[in-house]
Amino acid sequence: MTAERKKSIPVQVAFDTWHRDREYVAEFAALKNEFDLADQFIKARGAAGLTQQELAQRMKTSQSYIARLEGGKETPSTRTLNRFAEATGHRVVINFEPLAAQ
Amino acid sequence: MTAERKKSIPVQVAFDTWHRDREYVAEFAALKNEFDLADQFIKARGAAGLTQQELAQRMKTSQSYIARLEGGKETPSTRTLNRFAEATGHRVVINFEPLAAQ
DNA sequence: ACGAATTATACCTTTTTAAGTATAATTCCC
DNA sequence: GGGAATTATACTTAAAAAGGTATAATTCGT
Repeated sequence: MTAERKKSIPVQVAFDTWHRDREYVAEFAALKNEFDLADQFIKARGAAGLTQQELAQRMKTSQSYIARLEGGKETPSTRTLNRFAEATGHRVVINFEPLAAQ
Repeated sequence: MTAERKKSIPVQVAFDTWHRDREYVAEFAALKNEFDLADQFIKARGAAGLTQQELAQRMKTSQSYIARLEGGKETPSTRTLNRFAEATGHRVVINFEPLAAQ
């Protein structure tokens, strides 16, 4: 805490910050997928009823890495996806869906 | 389904032949609850009608790396999955499916 | 409001993935 | 069979993912 007053952050600024951090860091094409994947991580851990710390131990990694996965700040390997799934009682399903009818 | 080939396009013939063998093995993979990502790669490239070399150029990687992906010798990152999908006109869908009944 | 638990960031090191290159093996077509 | 195109392996280097640790920020219960 500084001597100067702590100005409350306007909603617009907060949104801009979040927006930039969550969406603009990644290349646009990969954006949606990473965003969706983060949701998958959060849902899977929620379904398992585990804290990040507990899950990290099961996966033999750190709590900080779980946080980064759920925050959409990582592009994990399929090996990591499988470890995550196993630790939360799930299985990974990956599909390539056609963008347009052939 | 009698999907007849109009022309003997090399890659398509190779795909068909290879896939017939894969179908034979696919049941075992399914029984083992084993997701065969290599099969997804083969199908996606086959659908796009590209050689490994052509696909490699689109993905800005090497033909040898494509071969290794299709041979199940790599554990690619989600970034690579997305690049592969984009180059073959697909989108990646990743899901965590519960193992136990709800 | 307080402290405890949980989650998010930052930074650096280690390990793994991906690129680069050459070449072997296979397949296709004549 | 032979040559060209396509696909598979091997090996080294570069880039990115994952681990390790500390700590800041947030959430939650009391």
